[in-house]
Amino acid sequence: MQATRPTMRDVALRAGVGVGTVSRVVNKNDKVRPETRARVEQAIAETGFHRNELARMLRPGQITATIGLVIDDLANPFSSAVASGAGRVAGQRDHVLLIGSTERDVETERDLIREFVRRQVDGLLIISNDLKPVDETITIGDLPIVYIDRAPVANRYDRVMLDNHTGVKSALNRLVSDGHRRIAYVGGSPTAITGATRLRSYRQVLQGHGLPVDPELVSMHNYTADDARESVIALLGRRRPPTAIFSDNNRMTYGAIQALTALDSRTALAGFDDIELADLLPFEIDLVVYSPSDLGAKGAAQLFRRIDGDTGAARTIRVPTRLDRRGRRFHTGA
Amino acid sequence: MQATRPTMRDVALRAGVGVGTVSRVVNKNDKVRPETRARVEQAIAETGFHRNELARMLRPGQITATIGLVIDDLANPFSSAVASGAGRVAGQRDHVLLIGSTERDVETERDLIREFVRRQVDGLLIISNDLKPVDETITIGDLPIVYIDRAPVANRYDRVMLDNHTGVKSALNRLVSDGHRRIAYVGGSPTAITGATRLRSYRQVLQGHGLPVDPELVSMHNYTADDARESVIALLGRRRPPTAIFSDNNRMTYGAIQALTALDSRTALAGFDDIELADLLPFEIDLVVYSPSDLGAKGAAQLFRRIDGDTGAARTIRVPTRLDRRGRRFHTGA
DNA sequence: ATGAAAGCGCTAACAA
DNA sequence: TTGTTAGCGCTTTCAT
Repeated sequence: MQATRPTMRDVALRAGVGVGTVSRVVNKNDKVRPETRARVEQAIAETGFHRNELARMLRPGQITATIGLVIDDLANPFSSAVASGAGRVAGQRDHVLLIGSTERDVETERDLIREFVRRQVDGLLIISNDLKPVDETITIGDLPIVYIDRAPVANRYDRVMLDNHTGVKSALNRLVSDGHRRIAYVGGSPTAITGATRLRSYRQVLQGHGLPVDPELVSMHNYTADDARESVIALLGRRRPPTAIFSDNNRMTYGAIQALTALDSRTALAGFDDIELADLLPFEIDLVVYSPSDLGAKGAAQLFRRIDGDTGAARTIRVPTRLDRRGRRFHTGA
Repeated sequence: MQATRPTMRDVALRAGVGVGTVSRVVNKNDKVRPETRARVEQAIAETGFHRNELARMLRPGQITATIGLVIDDLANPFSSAVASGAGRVAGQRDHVLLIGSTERDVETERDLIREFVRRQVDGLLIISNDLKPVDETITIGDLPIVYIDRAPVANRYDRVMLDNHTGVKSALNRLVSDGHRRIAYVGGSPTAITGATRLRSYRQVLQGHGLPVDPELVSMHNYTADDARESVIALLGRRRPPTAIFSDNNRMTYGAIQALTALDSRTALAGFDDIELADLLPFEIDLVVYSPSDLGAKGAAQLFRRIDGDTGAARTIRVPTRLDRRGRRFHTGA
């Protein structure tokens, strides 16, 4: 269906030179007589020649200038922000991004990684849902890999992680110092790496303050904002309701906001992740915010360090979080 | 820096067969004696062989199973939703997405397209900012291309477009039927294809209702939510302020919301694009909503039709919009 | 400065 | 059923 495109041979024939000369012209660097170069360039223009990168990449020692990015789902703003940061850094290095979505399925993730390896990517950036490190299931060789946001417990690769613990701690500290003693936790899957980490921090921080961890106040398995809304409504209906809520991520926070608004409740709220329009809320809210695109950018930067030959020990790079009080900004007159 | 990976030759040597047999095993389809196949598969496992896709793709008549996607910026939720839809469809066809961001720069866009052509993509999906059709600046041959969301005025390619006119019309009709006669327009760049289209519709619809188009009520060149906020504040400060505002896109809508909230104004608001948390607003708002991922999905679907050999006339595929009244949902008791 | 030719890893045609 | 081989388009010696 695709008419065969002109090759260097076609250009060479037309310009009356050898293919080697065409290659030299295309690659700018070499010494070619200006007059010859002009003839070749004209032939290129006339034929509409584009070098076949696949053929170039096939030659030994050539890079593909391609980074593979494995993410959950492009529709997820977190993932797409990571992709954006990674893409920016890759672009600066004249690399292109091959992106695949796993939909959180481990087999899909492995298939995607295999596919990218087969396509000879120069490096791999992975937001993984696999409990096993990639080199346990796939022969990776010495292909540089950087895990982003989460990573299997023991593995030999670099990782760029959010400072989850500090984030959870800062939010809970704020709630505690505001006088709260009964702080609920609203989360999703307890086996998801990030969720498990944050839940652990929640328990740890409460205990650090000498507060009991009441299982009644921990609501897990909320997978949508609607789930979270119902769970929060249920929590607030208890005999001894919480006076504050910590939500594990932005979906949970949305649900909690809906519940609080619907019930006209004054329960305090803090949550992980930023949310749009938070400033327009009629009550205050503490958010653990950070730059998701930094995760991608720092991941890509570290990947290029490896690609450039850095063989040092695996690094863990932290992306900081910040506690931000939001809401009521435009309600000061009310 | 990358140790050389095992090739089919290595596998063949180890299994004591010819490379042709290894190729047959890897490509499943052919007739290979089960015993031979087993030997080869073991050799593959032992060597950790991954077929080099670049070499495969180089053979004549082979596809690369790659779709190039050219977008503004992955950080933009609209773009990433388009990418998500396109990626889903591409995945169903076992194709992978090569994604590049133009940052709205025409030269970057052209460079990216050239790069994707060089990489032998099977098709190209473009959210373009170029006023010229791609085949006027780049030799494309018969590579299938589908424009998404916007397209140069005259070109020979398929396009998937939002029904902008109907969207603007539905919102303005609603405002007019609510009794509004002075409806302001808050927009961005008047030369951006989408913005120009919507502004034209605005004028057209007002005139259709026999309403004057007051230039005083048209505020262009707002590029951020902050710009829009200030512009709306200025608009409302006029001697004869508008009684309603139409905002060209989500950033403008955010700014307008901020302005309205800050001024505690009851000016009506309608806008293009959905926004998160709209239901939590203390006032009603009419939004022109649609599925951005549908743009990507339908674009990819049409692209595959072309890849599959459809040579019919260029099609314009419309993605519908819907007017949605939002806000106050959780304020019913107030 | 330039042409000729080898070879990258693979698939497919041909031979056996 | 299986091995051998030509050749995809390119880069890169090696001659000239």
